[in-house]
Amino acid sequence: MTDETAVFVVDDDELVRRAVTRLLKLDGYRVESYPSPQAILEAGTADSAACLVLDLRMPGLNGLELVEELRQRGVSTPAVFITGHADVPTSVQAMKAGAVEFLEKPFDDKILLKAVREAVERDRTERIDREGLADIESRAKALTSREREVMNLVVQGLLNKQIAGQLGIAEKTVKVHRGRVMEKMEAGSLAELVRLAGRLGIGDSG
Amino acid sequence: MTDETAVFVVDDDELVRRAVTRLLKLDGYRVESYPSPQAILEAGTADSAACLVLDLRMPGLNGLELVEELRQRGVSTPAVFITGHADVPTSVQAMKAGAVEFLEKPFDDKILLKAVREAVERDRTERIDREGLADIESRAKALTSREREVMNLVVQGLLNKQIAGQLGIAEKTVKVHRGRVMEKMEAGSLAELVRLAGRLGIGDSG
DNA sequence: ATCACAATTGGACCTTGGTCCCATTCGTCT
DNA sequence: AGACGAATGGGACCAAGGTCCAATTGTGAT
Repeated sequence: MTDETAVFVVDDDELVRRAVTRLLKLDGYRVESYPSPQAILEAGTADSAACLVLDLRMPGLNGLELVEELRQRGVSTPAVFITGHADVPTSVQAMKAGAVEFLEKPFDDKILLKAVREAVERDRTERIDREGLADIESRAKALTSREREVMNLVVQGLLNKQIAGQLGIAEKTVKVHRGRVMEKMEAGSLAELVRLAGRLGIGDSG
Repeated sequence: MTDETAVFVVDDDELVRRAVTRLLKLDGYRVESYPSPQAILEAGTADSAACLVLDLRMPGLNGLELVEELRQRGVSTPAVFITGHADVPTSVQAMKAGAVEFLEKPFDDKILLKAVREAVERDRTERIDREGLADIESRAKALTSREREVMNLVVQGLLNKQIAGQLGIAEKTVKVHRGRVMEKMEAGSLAELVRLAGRLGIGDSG
């Protein structure tokens, strides 16, 4: 399972990088290590990582800021922090920001591995989720504005007749739009369309 | 808004209890304070709280264990921890367990208030969510097993005809069950039924 | 044994949804 | 000008959903 899973390590301490790299490779991960936040940002491949292992205290950006910067760039990979000089407020802040684990050096190998496994699993789930959503969104993009309008009303449970009244058009026309919505959204049934729309945030209000 | 919102404070240090109580009352909360985990557990009113403010280190159960015990009893109120003797692993553990905030003594009044407000808001949201779900579940409880079966297939997008085939009964019978499902679930449309079922964890697999 | 409820179905009928073919009217893009 | 997508619908039809009245059968509870 952990076959080609990539873990990116960022730490300015070469000894730590080597130790962590070796440990993770033994567990079957593909590891890339960077000596600084700048290095990984320049590489620009962070979104291929399934997990980040970050030193908190680094020159330039600290680990938290690096995660924030990656988020800005659309990379939302789960992170595990390791640090030698931690205090409570910092650890709390990191956990609030969504860190999977926050470890103090020296850390127990087993605990790091467990944290990485959890982060990788979280990444896998989120990735599947995002891909599914992106897929649905790309289909929705193909809808004309009128079709979108009709879809919204359909998934709110209105009858074609009511939709027609609300839009000031003939019921016949609603049927045409509705048919195209089903086709473009690749929905095999109204139930499926409702779920698709739900993931787009449509219809679950009120 | 913070009118009759209840905050429960548990701390074995009377001075802290008094200070926190006074601070929160000034902000408009109804405050109940307890000198020990046992005291609040015996009172058995914890689920009326919108927020917990807990000392981490207390005789008997510590704050984390108290939260866990309350969870076991079905009380899932958001908690804010305050403590004088914190270490990083403990704070991380608390945050992982879902703590809203983890503060070290002496704490800044403004920060505590902010944390309490956030916890109260989280409680409000979760409460609304739970109530909505409980409502739906109570309706679903009124379904006969056959009706439940039919509902599952309906929200999966199957036609009455297909449902009939799968259950080995007449399409006519499916219609009857289906009608009763709509009635008992108080669904005004198929779209609504799909959403109700979705909240019950039905149909959104695959 | 009797009652209430669940499950089942028939028949009749009406409403909705969905699809085909075809046609018109606007804008936009080439 | 001509092509094209989008929006709009008429007519015809068929499939699917929904409802009313009525009836049978089985099962558990009183």
